[in-house]
Amino acid sequence: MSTTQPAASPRRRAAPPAAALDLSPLAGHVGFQLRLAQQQVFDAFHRGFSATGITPARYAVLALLHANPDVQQGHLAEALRVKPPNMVALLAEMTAQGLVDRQVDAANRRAYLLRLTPAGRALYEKLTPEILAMEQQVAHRLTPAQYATLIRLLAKLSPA
Amino acid sequence: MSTTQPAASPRRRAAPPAAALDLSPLAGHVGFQLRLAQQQVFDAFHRGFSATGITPARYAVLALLHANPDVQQGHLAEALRVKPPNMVALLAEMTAQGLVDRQVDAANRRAYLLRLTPAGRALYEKLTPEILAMEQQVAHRLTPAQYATLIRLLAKLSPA
DNA sequence: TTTCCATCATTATGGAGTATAACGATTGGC
DNA sequence: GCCAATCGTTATACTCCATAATGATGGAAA
Repeated sequence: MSTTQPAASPRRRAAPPAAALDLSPLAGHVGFQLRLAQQQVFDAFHRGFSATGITPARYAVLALLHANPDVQQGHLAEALRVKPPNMVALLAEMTAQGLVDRQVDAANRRAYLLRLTPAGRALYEKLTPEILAMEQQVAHRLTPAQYATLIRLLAKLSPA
Repeated sequence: MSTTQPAASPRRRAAPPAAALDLSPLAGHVGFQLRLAQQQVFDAFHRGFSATGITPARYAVLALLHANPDVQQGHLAEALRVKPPNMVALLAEMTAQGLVDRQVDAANRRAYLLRLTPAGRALYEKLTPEILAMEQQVAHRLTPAQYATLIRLLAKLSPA
């Protein structure tokens, strides 16, 4: 006995195994699993794209404006489940970045119609494959079929 | 001859159909679906339990302390993916509520060992079936088998 | 036409969750 | 005894999400 262990670095005790605690009471709660999963995706997003100045919320704006040009600001906010005051700040940043163009709706001068600038469209088309690849990296333990199932089941939790 | 319509409230035009916009570019992104799903569960939690002073994070503490009595504060924080400074605030509230008991670890007087008080244990046992019922209400569009599949796939997104 | 209310966006503000840096107290190897 | 690592704490800041109040515009009714 008494074999001297490798002692990777001197003057430091062995890292305690930390005796992983029992997580089973939370394992069956969808709320807890959702929080952990979203933290994973969110962290990966920021690790990969913070240099571009793009956040998940801003990418969602790019995606919806790409598919829905000339949409009203309030309708976009409703679709993304963002309150109007927060949409104001989001769009102020994106117009300052030159990604989004706002113009008064001639038929209703209270409203703004939104569309992507050419720079916004180019950024969306450049980012989309990278973001999809990042998400599949986070889900690397799922088969493509399992990934599709996950997306489909998650969609059933949100209102139609 | 021009039958007067019900006109639920006078002086108000019909609610505009709002022309739902195309969400398909985001439908395949797991990050977006996770955000919407978590918002659903989080909102339901607060609607149902805000009166009890219990938040999702506090319930998670109750659950882990119930299954892991006398765990170190730092180990609990690590298991819940909460940073130590935030765990301090969380436990300060719960000890003030009389739900958690903290005592110095005699074998390591820097550390605190945590356990539920009888009131904490009683609250955990009372809340658990109510919270599980609330989560299944949020997931009412999923069969039990689909719900189990969702939990299992979500768990695969988080590190083991 | 004038009046009144609804709509749309904005400003101001606050709460909750999460992050880092710095600090005091304690521990244990040298 | 010295010194670095550990454990918890304080101070602080940033992001996300929410409500209330305001200004501008639109539209229907008096």
